[in-house]
Amino acid sequence: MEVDFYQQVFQVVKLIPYGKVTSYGAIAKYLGTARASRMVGWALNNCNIGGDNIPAHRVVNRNGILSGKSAFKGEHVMKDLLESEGIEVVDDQVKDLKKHFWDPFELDKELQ
DNA sequence: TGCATGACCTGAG
DNA sequence: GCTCAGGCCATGC
Repeated sequence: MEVDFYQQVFQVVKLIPYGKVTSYGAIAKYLGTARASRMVGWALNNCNIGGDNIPAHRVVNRNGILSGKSAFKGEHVMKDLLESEGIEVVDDQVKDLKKHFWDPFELDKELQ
């Protein structure tokens, strides 16, 4: 197994702008493995445990739900981090997901 | 080697 | 418009 996949995931997550969030599917799609969106979650889970500075709190599922909050030290940590970035979180869910959503492909657009 | 599970997504009813 | 079931890939036992 190439760890490149994980590195790619970490890279994309690190590139998420301040105050923005994205979804596992978007990242998976960006990496060319749209059907392996579950692996993105695994990668983030491992990276979070690893202790790397990955803003995994900016990654939510399609509905904007903080499905990975349990991977953090505390239930409130993820919510706290998001709120500190100006993102409203209600009931473990990002409010106005459309407003704060960030697509990795936008990065390519900017680069091009 | 094989089965079961997971921070999900998409399509059909 | 919402709910249910299937599928995808990698990892662990």
